[in-house]
Amino acid sequence: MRASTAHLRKRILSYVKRRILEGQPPTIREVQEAFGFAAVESARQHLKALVEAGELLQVSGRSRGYGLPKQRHIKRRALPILGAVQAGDLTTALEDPEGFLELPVRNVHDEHFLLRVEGESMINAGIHPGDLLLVRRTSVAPNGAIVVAMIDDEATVKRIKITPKSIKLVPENPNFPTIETSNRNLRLLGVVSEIHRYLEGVPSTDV
Amino acid sequence: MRASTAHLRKRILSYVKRRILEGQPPTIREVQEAFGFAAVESARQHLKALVEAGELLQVSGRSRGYGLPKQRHIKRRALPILGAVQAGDLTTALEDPEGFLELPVRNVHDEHFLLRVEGESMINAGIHPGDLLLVRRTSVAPNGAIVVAMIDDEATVKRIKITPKSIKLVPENPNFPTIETSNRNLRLLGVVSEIHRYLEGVPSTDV
DNA sequence: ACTTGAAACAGACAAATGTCTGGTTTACAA
DNA sequence: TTGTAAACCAGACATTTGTCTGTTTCAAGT
Repeated sequence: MRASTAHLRKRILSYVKRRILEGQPPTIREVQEAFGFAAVESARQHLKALVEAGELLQVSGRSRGYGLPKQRHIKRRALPILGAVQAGDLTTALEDPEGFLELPVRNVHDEHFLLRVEGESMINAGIHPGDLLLVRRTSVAPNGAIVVAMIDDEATVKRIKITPKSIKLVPENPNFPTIETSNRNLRLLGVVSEIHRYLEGVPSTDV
Repeated sequence: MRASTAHLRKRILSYVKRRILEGQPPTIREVQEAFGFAAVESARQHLKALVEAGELLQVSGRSRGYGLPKQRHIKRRALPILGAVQAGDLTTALEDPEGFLELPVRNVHDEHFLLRVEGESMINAGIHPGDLLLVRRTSVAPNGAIVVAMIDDEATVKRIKITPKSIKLVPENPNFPTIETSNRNLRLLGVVSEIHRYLEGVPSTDV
């Protein structure tokens, strides 16, 4: 590589990054035009080199198929906001969210969603109606964790108590009943990772 | 428009939004396939309707030419985390934080900081020890707001009750006393805007 | 001077993609 | 029922876009 090439390639990387963050990755020809190349292949070679260097990701054959490589530990994610009452299963519910909220997610590997709390069954755990719960989707929950489970087509937030004999879903409110269930009746949606409450204005439908 | 169409269109909008936020707007045919249309034109009409409704932006003729209409003013900020016990005034405390956490801030104009809660004086308001409060710095608080005030070199979280005669700082825990103070003795640091609780691991010193 | 490898160029092709025209189905109401 | 408008479908076309092959230019080292 020539000495001056490194700088140009860096500028191209910046351009592509900016375009991706603006919401639309560039086409190869857009890169070509932006940098005044006379040939498409010139731009393509630079992009190819950036991909091989790990600076960019690419899906071959797809238009505007460039993306940012895997970030470190934290990444911004647009998370769907679900109401407690959602017909059908989780998959269809995730396709029809109340809105989206963009939050930094610390566990990039897992899938997350937001659940708006209804009811006061967990009020003694500091979970109030209207709170937004960041739920990490998983089918395994540690004993004592606060979990979200689907019971009778309704998402329920409870603390899970696992014993050799049974699984209990315990509310943090004496006015609510403990739900005891065998494994086959319980559909665990995930564990509550974060609790967010917005006192000044609702950040609903950020997006 | 048929009754069932509104719901489908909403799902399509969610899908497109998600794709855009993931870094790559979908092609019309990708929308077609995602929703099982037999014809490209069906998906295109839905997208066209969404653009005309102002839900999406489009650059005609450009591949993956869909974008989000308006981004609100949300910026990510690295916010200093303060402990409740901080020597000196707020300014010096802000210079020596426990750490930083990068969060999206919705009110860009004001200055914010994070306060880690100690004590249980606001437990009935769902504010627990260890919670992180996003505090918006201001010297004017609406009546009934949860505020952070400096009293005897200690940051205190209370609900503020303003009457013509006095200003009271009321805890949300009967075991704690109400603090009554004249204006001159009260140093208001800000009002609590958001409450965050992290159940799975501490996001300490993100930055 | 000669070689060499990277960079740039030129042109073409195939696939992806946006767009268009016309026809068919379907829900809803007069 | 019948009419109507929206939704859906079918197929085609033009442009965009990714990819490929081969050639030329140019800087750096031998």
